[in-house]
Amino acid sequence: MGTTKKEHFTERQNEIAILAKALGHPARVAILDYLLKVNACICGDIVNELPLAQPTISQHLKELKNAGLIKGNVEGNAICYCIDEKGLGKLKDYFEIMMNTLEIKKNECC
Amino acid sequence: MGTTKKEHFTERQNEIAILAKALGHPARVAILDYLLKVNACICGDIVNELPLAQPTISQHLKELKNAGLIKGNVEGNAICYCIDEKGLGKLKDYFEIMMNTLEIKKNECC
DNA sequence: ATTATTTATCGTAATATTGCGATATAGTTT
DNA sequence: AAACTATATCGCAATATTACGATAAATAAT
Repeated sequence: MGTTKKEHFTERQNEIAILAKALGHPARVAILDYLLKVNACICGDIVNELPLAQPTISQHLKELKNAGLIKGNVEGNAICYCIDEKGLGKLKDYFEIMMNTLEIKKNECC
Repeated sequence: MGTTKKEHFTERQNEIAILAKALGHPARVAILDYLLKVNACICGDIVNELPLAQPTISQHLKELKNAGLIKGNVEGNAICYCIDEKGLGKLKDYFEIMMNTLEIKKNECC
C-alpha cells in the first residue's frame, strides 16, 4: 500500500502525471519562472533566489531534471541549469488538446 | 518540517502548483481523460472505469474537485462529475505563456 | 597545498499521499 | 419500511515528499 499503481495506467497518462507532479510544488514553479526570466543557463544564482536551504533546492532541481523539465550542464565548478523545452512542450500540448477537445464537444455540463 | 513553505511563494506560483499537483497522479489524469471522452456529466461510471477501489477513486475525485479541475453536482442518488474548464484553462494558459516566452527569448542554452 | 566556492548526497524528522476495508450517508426502488 | 445503489468518510498501514544540518566531492582561486 501507499505506492502509486502506475502499471494500471497508460504510458501517456503516467508521463503526464510525472511531468505535472514535478510542477506540483511552488518552489519548482518558482525555479522554472526564474530560469525563464533570466533566459539562460544559470550557474549558481538559484540558491540566492529562493527562500529555501541549498540542499532543499538541490533536491527540487533534481526532481525537475528527472522529470525532463530542466537540463543541467557542468560548467567549471558550477552547474548550469536551463529549461528543457521538450518536457514543457509535452505539457503545453496536453492542455491544448484537452481544451480544444472541450471546445469542440462544447462540454455540456452540470 | 515536511510541510511545503507556501507562504514564501507568489499567489500564482502556489495556484499553478496546486493545479499541477492535482494532475500529478496517473489515476487523476485517467479520470480527466475519461470525463473528456464521454463528454458529459458522468454519474456512476467512473468506479467501473478505473482499476482502483471505490474509496480510492472517491478520494481522487475530491482532490480534482478541490483543485478546481472538475465539478460535481448531485443528481438523484448519484453525483455527476465533469471537467471544470476554468482550472484546465489556467494550466493551458500557463504553459502557453511559458512556451511563447521561451520561443521569443530563443532559450540559448547548454 | 590550502582555502574558498558550488553543488550533491546522507541521514533524519515532520508531514503528506496512496490505497483500501469497513462503515456511514443519502437517495431510489420495491 | 426494507433493500438496493451510489458516493463519502473513517481509520489505518505502507510509502513518498519536504526540509535541512552535516558532510562529501569537485573545481577554482590564492
